[in-house]
Amino acid sequence: MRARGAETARVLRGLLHLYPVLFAMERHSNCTSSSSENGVLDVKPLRSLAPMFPAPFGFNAITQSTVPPFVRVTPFGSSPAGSDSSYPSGVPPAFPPFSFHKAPNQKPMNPDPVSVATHVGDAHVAMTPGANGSLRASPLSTSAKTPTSGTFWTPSATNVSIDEDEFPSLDDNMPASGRKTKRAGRRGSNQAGSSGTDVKRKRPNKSLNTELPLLPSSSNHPRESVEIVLMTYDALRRRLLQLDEAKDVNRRQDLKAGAIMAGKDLKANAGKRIGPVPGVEIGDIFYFRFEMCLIGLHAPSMAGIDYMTASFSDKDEPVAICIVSAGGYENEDDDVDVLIYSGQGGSGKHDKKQPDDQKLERGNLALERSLHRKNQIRVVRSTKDVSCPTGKIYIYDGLYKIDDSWVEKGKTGFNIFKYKLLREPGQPDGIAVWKMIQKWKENPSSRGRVILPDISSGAENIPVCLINDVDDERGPNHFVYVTTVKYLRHTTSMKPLEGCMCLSVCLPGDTNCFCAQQNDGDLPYNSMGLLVRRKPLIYECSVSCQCSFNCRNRVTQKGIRLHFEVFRTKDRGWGLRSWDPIRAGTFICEYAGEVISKTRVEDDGEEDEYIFQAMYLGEKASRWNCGPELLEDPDINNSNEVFRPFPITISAKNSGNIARFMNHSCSPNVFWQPVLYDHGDEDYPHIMFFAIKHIPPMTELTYDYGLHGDEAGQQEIGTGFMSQRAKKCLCGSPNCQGYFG
DNA sequence: GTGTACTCAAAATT
DNA sequence: CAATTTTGAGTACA
Repeated sequence: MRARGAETARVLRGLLHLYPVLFAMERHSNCTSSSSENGVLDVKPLRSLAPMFPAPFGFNAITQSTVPPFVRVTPFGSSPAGSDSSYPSGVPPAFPPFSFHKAPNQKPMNPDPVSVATHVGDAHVAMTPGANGSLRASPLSTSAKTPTSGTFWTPSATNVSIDEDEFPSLDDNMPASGRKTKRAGRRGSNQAGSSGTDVKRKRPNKSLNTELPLLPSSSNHPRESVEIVLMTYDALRRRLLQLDEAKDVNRRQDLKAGAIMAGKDLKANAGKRIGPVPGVEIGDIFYFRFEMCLIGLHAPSMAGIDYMTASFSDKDEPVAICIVSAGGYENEDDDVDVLIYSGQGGSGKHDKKQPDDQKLERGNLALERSLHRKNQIRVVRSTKDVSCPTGKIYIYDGLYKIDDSWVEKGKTGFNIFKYKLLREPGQPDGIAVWKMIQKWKENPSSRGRVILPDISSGAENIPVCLINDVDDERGPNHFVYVTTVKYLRHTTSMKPLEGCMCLSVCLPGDTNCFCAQQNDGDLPYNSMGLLVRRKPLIYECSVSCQCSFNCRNRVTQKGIRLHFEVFRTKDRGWGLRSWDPIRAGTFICEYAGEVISKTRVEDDGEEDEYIFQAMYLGEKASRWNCGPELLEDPDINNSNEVFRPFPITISAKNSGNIARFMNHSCSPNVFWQPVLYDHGDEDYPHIMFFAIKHIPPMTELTYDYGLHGDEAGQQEIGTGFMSQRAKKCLCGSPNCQGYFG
């Protein structure tokens, strides 16, 4: 329609050219099998449960005979479509082995026939004719026409949609005329894009931004797409907050960032679907409702019930697809497998405060229909954010089905609909992890298999326990626990930092603050102490400053703030994880140890597995700042920083802290950032780690050691010095590079 | 296509 | 501090 065809074709060609991987969809799943070593019971798949085989476009096995095959393509994966990942995050099995009755961490392995059969079976039963009527998801709105399963994120390209006419609704049984399409078949979804003629974009593209380095460079894995969207969103939101703080206004950066993202079609999993969302795993956490909108988990920006019209064999009906239980109503959610959820409405209209009976409409009606259709419903639960008592954390808790519903009188005396939801069996723990940790915190002795309650022996602000619930290792080799790096010279003899003259605390927007000036004019952390943008070097306030220790420009110098544990991994020695949820941008820890000279590295480098060199940042970290680019903020674009390596080399072999236990991953959740606070030698900064993304509790913390994918590095494998250190990577992430340094 | 009512937000304010 | 007000975005639906 319209004369947009040519432009669309051009855009698509451009995108094809730029991002060929986006259009290569063939993938096979690595099913995750749980070993039952030691005869452990409870075989269960890891975090991603459903997706056992690829169904890239969310074809729903639509078999309506009057419709030409492959014509009706909906993005709604009511089939077990979804991610094909075993470790979508690439982060080693986030499934925590703290429960001793369960199988410990797993590597991707051959499919476990049992769990595959079970899950496919489950999904099938729900969706197949015969059981409860066949379930065909159908679009509610035009925006749902995206013929993808969300395998990509959607930088415009995946919003390629087929012309409306080619999607007769199920009701108008057969299109009037001329509605046969050229669709070749399943793999044709994106070929349709390349043909250009029968394709149009869903909505005018406000800005293509193809020049932005935002796209996943080496992966078309849905997990990657979701992560990129979330990382970009949060970077943008943090930057907007920083700008607002400097102007002393504060208004909903979450919505502003979300509007910008949505306006540029930077979303994943466009369109609604029943069941799992590709790239979203049980246990994933969110700090804003908008995050869940952008990745296709829960579309409404405020409402708690997400629903869509689905087609059953007899008729179309609204069914609920996702609910958020966040304390707004009288729910019961103490049980990890049962949720009593209240319907919506009745709490008083916008203008009138008067409560009222709830009505069987909207979300309530959809929930009621879901009770009868027995479709899976995603559930998001919430908890209070410990680090920010005014805030909430949303936890994706997996799939449930409605078991019962009734009406009862609420506290105000008016009728409320109640729905009893039961968690589908066989899923990894979601909220259960949180409840478990809560118990540990109340009663530390309930955390079993503790080897040492605090490996820092009191050196850290918070104890760091040592845990092994995998094998019989009693702990790492001896080392001295230190909390910071030890330089070759004492810091007092190093070049000093110049301080600021701010009284009390440094304030954003104060152009006179010398420390802000050093950091390109902004305070590097926001009021919550989160890093706003990665920088070549951060200057924190120091002893030379007039400001107090409470100044917000003192973050990393105060030491760790999270409850960590060093734990035994299944196949990678010791690892590090946290009992606390970690928000993107949070300071994790320093790389402590001794600064050593290059010559010493070469002398005995091969024996030292605890060396840190500031030579390689990692791809994720390089993209961490990309959100603000969307603002087209000239300030930022000019500062287009190139990564600069530092000559510093730190060994944590003999002395170190928790950082020495952080393993490598090609899909890391942590990156390093140079910081100065106690001296001014720019070649020898402190190496501080920050969270790349929101990290659920008990998820292993990893960073990218480098070498992989690096051409120089590759060449060095098997030859020079580096060859001694290059190791086969066991990170298990879908875009694993095979080796790391 | 347009307008509007509705909503388990999130911050600011009282 | 808790309760309340304010400003909201996306969606369904008229």
